[in-house]
Amino acid sequence: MWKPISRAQLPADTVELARFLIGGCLVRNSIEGVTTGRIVETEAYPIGDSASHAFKGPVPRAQAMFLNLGHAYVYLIYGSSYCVNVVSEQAEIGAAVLIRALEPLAGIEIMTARRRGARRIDLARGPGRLTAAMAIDSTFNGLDLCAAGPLFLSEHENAAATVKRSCRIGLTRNADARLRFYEAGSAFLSGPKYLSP
DNA sequence: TTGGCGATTGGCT
DNA sequence: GCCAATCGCCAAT
Repeated sequence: MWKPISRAQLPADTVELARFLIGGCLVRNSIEGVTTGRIVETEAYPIGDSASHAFKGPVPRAQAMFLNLGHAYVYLIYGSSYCVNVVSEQAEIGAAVLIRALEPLAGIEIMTARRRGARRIDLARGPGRLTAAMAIDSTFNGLDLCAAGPLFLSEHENAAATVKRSCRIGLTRNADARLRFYEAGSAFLSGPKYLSP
């Protein structure tokens, strides 16, 4: 029913991949059932970006960023929230795209239970919220997202009509770079409204 | 060993 | 809109 995307379809460039992923689909196959979401917001962390965890080289935490295109980089932030990224360059380079928000599609009830009854609009609006809704944690770090398994990217079902860009959210270093991408008009975006006109 | 800080969230004003 | 919670990581001691 849901088919993993082939690696050859993914642009091997961080900024291009961040734009490409808008409108794509993330699929989570768990013991509780299948949950899926349409990607509506991403951020690029390209080569040489001082805000990237890969900026200082392959330190232990960021090692998964140095895997090949299409693998997962998952880390814990602020002690409580996981963030999931798609590795965006060839092996040993070190760059990724953060998935910041999903439009919930299948398995709404499962996601609602995981998110303690949050409204549908808030289920996967924000990087930590979407990992909670999809039950993604550090055990997924390094997983190939282009292969059938518990978590993968699938073919686009509804292409985004209009993709816009803004500066990224929550950063101190390199905070002015306009490396956030979002689907214009989506009701499922995170961050302050003025960043999503 | 220790202290400060983070690609955030949720609750309260 | 503001702010505390929370804990792994890393740089400095």
